[in-house]
Parts: sequence; structure tokens; C-alpha cells
Amino acid sequence: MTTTRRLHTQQDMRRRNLAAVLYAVADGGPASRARVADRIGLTRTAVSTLVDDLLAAGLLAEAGLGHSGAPGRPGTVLALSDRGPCGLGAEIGVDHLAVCAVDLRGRVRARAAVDSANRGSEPGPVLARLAELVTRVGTEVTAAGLHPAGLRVAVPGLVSRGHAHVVQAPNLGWRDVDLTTGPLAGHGPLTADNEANLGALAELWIGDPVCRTGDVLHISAEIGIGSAILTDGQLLRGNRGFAGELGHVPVRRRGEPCACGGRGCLEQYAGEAALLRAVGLDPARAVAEHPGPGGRSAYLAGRAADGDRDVLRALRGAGTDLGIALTGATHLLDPHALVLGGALAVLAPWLLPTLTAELGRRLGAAPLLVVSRLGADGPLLGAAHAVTRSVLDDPLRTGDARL
Amino acid sequence: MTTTRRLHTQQDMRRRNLAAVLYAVADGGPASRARVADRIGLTRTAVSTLVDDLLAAGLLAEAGLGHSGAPGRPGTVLALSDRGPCGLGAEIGVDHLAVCAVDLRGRVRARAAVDSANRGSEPGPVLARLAELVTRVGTEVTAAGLHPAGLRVAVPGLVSRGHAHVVQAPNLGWRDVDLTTGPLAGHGPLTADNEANLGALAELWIGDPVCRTGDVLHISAEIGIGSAILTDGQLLRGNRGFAGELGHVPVRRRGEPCACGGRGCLEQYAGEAALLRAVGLDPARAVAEHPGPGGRSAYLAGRAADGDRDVLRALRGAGTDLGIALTGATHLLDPHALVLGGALAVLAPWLLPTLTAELGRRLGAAPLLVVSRLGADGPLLGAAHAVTRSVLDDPLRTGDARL
DNA sequence: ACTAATTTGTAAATAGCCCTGACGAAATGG
DNA sequence: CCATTTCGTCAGGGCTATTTACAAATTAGT
Repeated sequence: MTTTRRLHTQQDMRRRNLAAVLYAVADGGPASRARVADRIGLTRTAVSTLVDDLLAAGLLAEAGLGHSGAPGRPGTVLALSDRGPCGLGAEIGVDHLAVCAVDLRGRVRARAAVDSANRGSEPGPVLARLAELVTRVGTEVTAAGLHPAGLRVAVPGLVSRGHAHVVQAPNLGWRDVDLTTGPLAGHGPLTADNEANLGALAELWIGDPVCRTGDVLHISAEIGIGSAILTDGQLLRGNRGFAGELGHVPVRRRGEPCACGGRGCLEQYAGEAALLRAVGLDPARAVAEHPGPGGRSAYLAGRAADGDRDVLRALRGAGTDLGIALTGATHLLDPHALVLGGALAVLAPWLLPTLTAELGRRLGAAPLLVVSRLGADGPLLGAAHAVTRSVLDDPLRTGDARL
Repeated sequence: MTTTRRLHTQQDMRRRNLAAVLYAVADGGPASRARVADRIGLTRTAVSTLVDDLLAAGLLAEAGLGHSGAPGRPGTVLALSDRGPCGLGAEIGVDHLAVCAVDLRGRVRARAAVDSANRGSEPGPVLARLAELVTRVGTEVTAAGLHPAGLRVAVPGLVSRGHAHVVQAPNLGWRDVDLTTGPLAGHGPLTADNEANLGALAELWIGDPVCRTGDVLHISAEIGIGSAILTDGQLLRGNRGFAGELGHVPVRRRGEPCACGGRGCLEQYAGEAALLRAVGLDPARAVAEHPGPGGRSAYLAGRAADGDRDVLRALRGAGTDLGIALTGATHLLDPHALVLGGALAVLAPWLLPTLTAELGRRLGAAPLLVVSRLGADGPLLGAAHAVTRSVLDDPLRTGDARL
């Protein structure tokens, strides 16, 4: 279909096999050449030449001999390099900025964050503040022997992929902001993606293993209620990149009108603003009083833990409405699991009873219901890992970076 | 992920390139070797050797010299063979059986159908009747110089793919029926799939071109209301193969209880049985009186065309409820287009007004709304084309048939 | 009609990639 | 100490696509 990406030349085969070697080590852990060959189904000879290239490129490192106790000559253990390229991830939240660096082994090597009231702000100063964090993290990892292979930015809005171009971010008040011309350049290829998408990918890559065993619907609430559909290890983005707008699935035929133009949208009953209003709070003031990623949900979770009846009632209702929307989504997608991520992870203990009840009532066999352990950290980690994954996908950078 | 299917050997590269040549001719029309080379990005030399193999295998045929009028030596035109392998498709409906044969060029070369009351019947006799149709069609195309490369059966139920094993087909009353041991064998690899899935694939392969330009949700109603999600040229099947159950998406919070265990399911308001009841008919009797694929919908369409007020009112209501369910699906999937297929295609003229109104009201920018031109023929054609596609995908059958 | 230009298809030589088979190196176990 | 096992590498070979070159067949221009 896409003639741009050719897959028929020998170089492409080589590229695939280089990536296969790296993923064999990344997924299966450090191993000798012979063991890698067994894992990916190539001969030892072929793996040897592949490994030579990867060692020269600084992506793999030899970690001494592995004495297994079994007879036979021990192999030299290969591991992903912890001094090679690393991925930089950045997050532009409504009220905070964050940056982190992840090495090929998946370890977070540096991170930085600041509170920042970005709602309705000018892009320029925000990006300048973010750039400062990026250079701070960048110099830190450079001192540790790593070199950034790219920077990916998580944005709460719609992003034109590969171009690092924010089409619109309602909660920031941004429209048509091009990140490439700003102060973020200079750390390798600069890319951007939607925050919910990156959170879901983080869950797929480093989160709960069930996400790797089948299709998954990842639900994440920050300001709105978003979700991401993971099929076959990939994100379903839809025509315009809008896929996953769970918050605007109708749950009441003649419900409250919504800013989206519809009525009875899930967000009107289970969204953060709806929850805050239901317990007598002004959403705008609550954001100011409880900033940061997951600030309001942490506050609500605290009150729920204290037994606050209003909050408990609101969360019960939200669980029920979430259950109705997820019933429809499950019938459509038949996912292996539903993952509650982002702010929902913190509130899960009080949402789950009514949510599971509603799902159990309406669905014969409900999918697994999993609470993300990444929580509000997902988008940031996902952004950094997206960069390292792109390195593993095309180790010698022979092709153009399709980030 | 799946280590079973290796993609790194040279034979795989060859296989891909052979398929690329065939699809270049299939999608872009007959062309010379040089033009094919331009289309798929290989050199003329490489294409020549690929074409040699495909000619020898009887998949391509030379169709004389092509005088284009432009300067230069004219090339010998290559076309898909119309005397090579063909695909057999079969359909087990609730009240009919049908078989057709399609050649590599996509032309229907033979077909046969009979009415057959299959609801609640024993599988044995039904399969025997179907087998008779298959052999009839098979001998007809064999006489025309074609040879069947496989048989795919469209079943109104859940199928374990690749094994031709019907897990359950509620409308037939079948459970755990293995087609391979029955009388259908002997026409090449025997496979089966869900009828809605094959209908959607037919739309993708030979239907409206918009289906090939992005993700699509294909809605098809026969007895229930099913749908299929086409992403990236592939079917989203879900964890158990249940994906696309649009009929059980809740559209009323406290609506009618449904056999699925839920309540307020779309099917209770826009399903065939609901429509028949709404105009005062008994669904079971209506099936007997108006058999065949799309029999009831044709009858309802007839009454609607005559201006029958009850029918028009029922269809208006169904359009509205369908609009609510599709609003949710659109928010989740952001499809490029919604395709009304199967029985809905016939009823589209009377569903569309309220359906488009509801979508327009609830969605800022609704996806394209397309009426399938294949209609009730979709599943049967999709089944036959699935076989020919599998031939094109792996022309020399070096790999195992992953149908 | 004749030539120049252009395009097509094929042949020979070349480079890249992986496989087969063989071998030395380095461990275990009796 | 020696047989056994496993690891990594080397040499040779097969397959695939590319490069380069060339003959064949057509159009356009004189």
C-alpha cells in the first residue's frame, strides 16, 4: 500500500535482523550469540556478523563470560549498552513540565520537573522553560557517557505526527504550534505525540505484561477522559488521530449537553470537572490548588480514603457510567484487557466496585481489568521510550527516521 | 513477537517481491515489466526474473505488445491469468446456501445458490447440500481452464480461524462443528470465517475505494447487527474474534433487556427482529415468508417505498439509534468512513435521514457515510476473494497457507 | 527513407546476505 | 587426563537484487 517504505531490498532484511537481535536481548535479557541465534531463528554465523555491527555502533556491549554451570564453552554475554544512545522524553502538562532520559536498557538515568501554569499561556515562554529542563537532563546524561538520540514531547492535544507540530491543544489554548523552530532543537530528531497515546505505549512497553498478550484498551483521564487502542503491538490512531475519545461516547440518550456538540457524553458524568462539581468544588480553583499531574485525583483519592461520603458517591457514579461506555467499547473491540491508567489509576480503588459490577452485569465475559502501575508517569516514560524504541527498530539509521 | 513466522530469510524477501509484482498488476492494471518495476521500486532485471517465475507458475500471462503511442520500444503487457488458480467462496446463511468462484482478475466465473432452511438444522445435511453446490461450481470452472486453489466458507457465527471450525453459530443452532471432516473437502485448503468479516473485507478489496484510503467501520445487519473494523488494510478481530459487536452497544441506559445479558442494546431498537415487531410482524414467520439473504429487508424496503407509515417510522427510529451507537464508535475509532453494508444497504434510503441528522448533531465532523454497493453479496464475494488474495500473497506456496 | 532519441527486455558481472560444514577454543564430568 | 558439549569464527556456496551494457522495437524529426 505505502510505496514509500520499501521492504524488498537486502538492506531492509539486514535492518530487520539487526533489530531482531536487539529485541532478542531487550526482551529476553542478556544472552550469548548462540542463545540469541536460537531465539530469533538465525544461525550463529549470521548473528555473529550482526552483533559485530551492533558492537561497533555502540548499541550492544560484551559483558564478560557467562558461566552457566552446564558443560560446554561459555559464551560472551551480550547486553544492551548503558553508555550508548538514550532517549529524551518531555511532557507539557496543563500545570507542569517534565523531562526524563532513558537508556537502551530502559532505565531512567535522569529526570527533572517543574510546576508551570501552562493553561492559556503563550507557547514561547513555556517551550523556553521546557528547553532549559531538557538541556539540564541532556548534560547530565552526557556526563554519564550517554548521548541523546532524539527528543519526543508528550502534548495534551492533537499532534501531527512526525512533524512535531501541535495542531490544537485545547487545555493549553494552543493552535498550530510548530515545536521544531523553537528552542527544543539540538537533541537529535524532535518529535511529538499525544500524551494519552504515549501513556498507552508506555504501558505496552514497560507496564503490565497482559498488554503484550493481546489487544488492549488503555483508559487514561487527565483533564478529559481519553483512551488508546493497542492492537497487535501498535496504536490505532484513526483517520485524523482522534481515535480513543472515550470521554465523548454517549452514555445517556438525552443527557447533559457537552462542549463537543453531543449530549450525554461520558465526560459529563465521569470526567474530572464533573467529579469536582459533584463534590461542590469549582474545577478551575481546584486546578490551581492541586496542581501537577494527577493533582486533583490525588486530592479526591485522599478524601475518598478519609471516607468522604460525597466523594465516594461521585466515584461510584463515575464507575457506573464508565462501565456503560466500556461495555460498548468492549463489544466493539473485544479487548484482552482494559487498563486504567493516568489519573484513573489512583482513583481505581473507589471506581472498581461499580465499574466491575456494571461490566459483569452487561457483559457475559468481561475482559481483564488492570490498574496501571505507571499511573501519571506513563506519558513521560512513554515519550522517552519511544525514542529508544526507534533506535532499536533501525539500529544503523540507514532509513529515514519514521518517528 | 511471533517467532513462528520468520521474516528474515531470503526466501521471504523473494516471496514478498513476487507478491509485490502480482499486486502491482492487480491494483494498477496490466502493465509491462518496466512499468511494474517503476511501480514497486525494483529494477527491471529483478522484475524480469520475478515475472519469469510467475509466468511459469501460471499466475501471470503475457497479453501481447502494448502500443502506447509514446516513443520507445513497446513492452509486453502482463496481466493476471484468467486460466490459473481461482478462489471458491461459500456462504451458509440462515435460509440459503450459495457458492461462487472468482478468478485472479476478480471476475466471478461461476455461481450457484439454493434456498435452504438452515435454522436449527443438523450440520450434516446442510453441509452435504452445500458440497453439492461446491462441486457443481468447481466442475464448471475446471471446464473453463481454472483450478480451485481453496474454499472459504462464510458462516453467521464465531469461527476459529484457519481451522475451519465453527465454535458457535446461534442462528443456525450449531456448536463446535468441524467443517474439515465433512463433505466439503477436496477443493484445496478449506477455511472459514465470520460472514460480517468477509463482507467487510469484500468492501475493502472490491468495494468502495474510500475503504482503501483509511480506517473504516463496516456495518452489516443480517439477523443481528454486526460490524467490522478495517485498520491499515486489515481486520481488527479482537481477543476472541468477537470484535465488531455493534448490535450490543448500549444506546439506552435503562432499556430493554437483551439476550446478551445487557440492556438497552442497539439491536433491541434497530435489529431486524425489532423492526419487524415494530410493524406488527412475527420475526419467525417473516423469515419463513421472506427467505434468502436480505429477504426481510427487501420486503421492508418495498413497504417503505410504498410509503407505509409504520415501516417509515420504525426505520426513522432505527436510524436515530444507529446514529447514537455510531457516534460512540466514531469517537473511539475516528474512522475515515462508515459503510452501510449487508441488509442495511437496501434500507439505507430510509435510515440515512435520521442517521445523518444524529451524527451531524453529535459529532462536529462526521465521517463519510457510504452505502455499500455489494450489499448482501459481500460475504460470498469476500470469501472467494480471500482465497485468491492468499494466492497472491504467497504465489509459489512456499510457506504454509496461513488462511 | 533514414537517423536520432527513447524505451524495453535480457545477459554478464558484482555485491550483499545468510547458510552449510568444519574447526579451534573453552568449559564440564568422569 | 580425556571425552563431551557448547561457543564463536572461518571458508565456501547459494540466492537475490543491482549495476552495466547491449540488442530490439518504436516514435519524432529531417
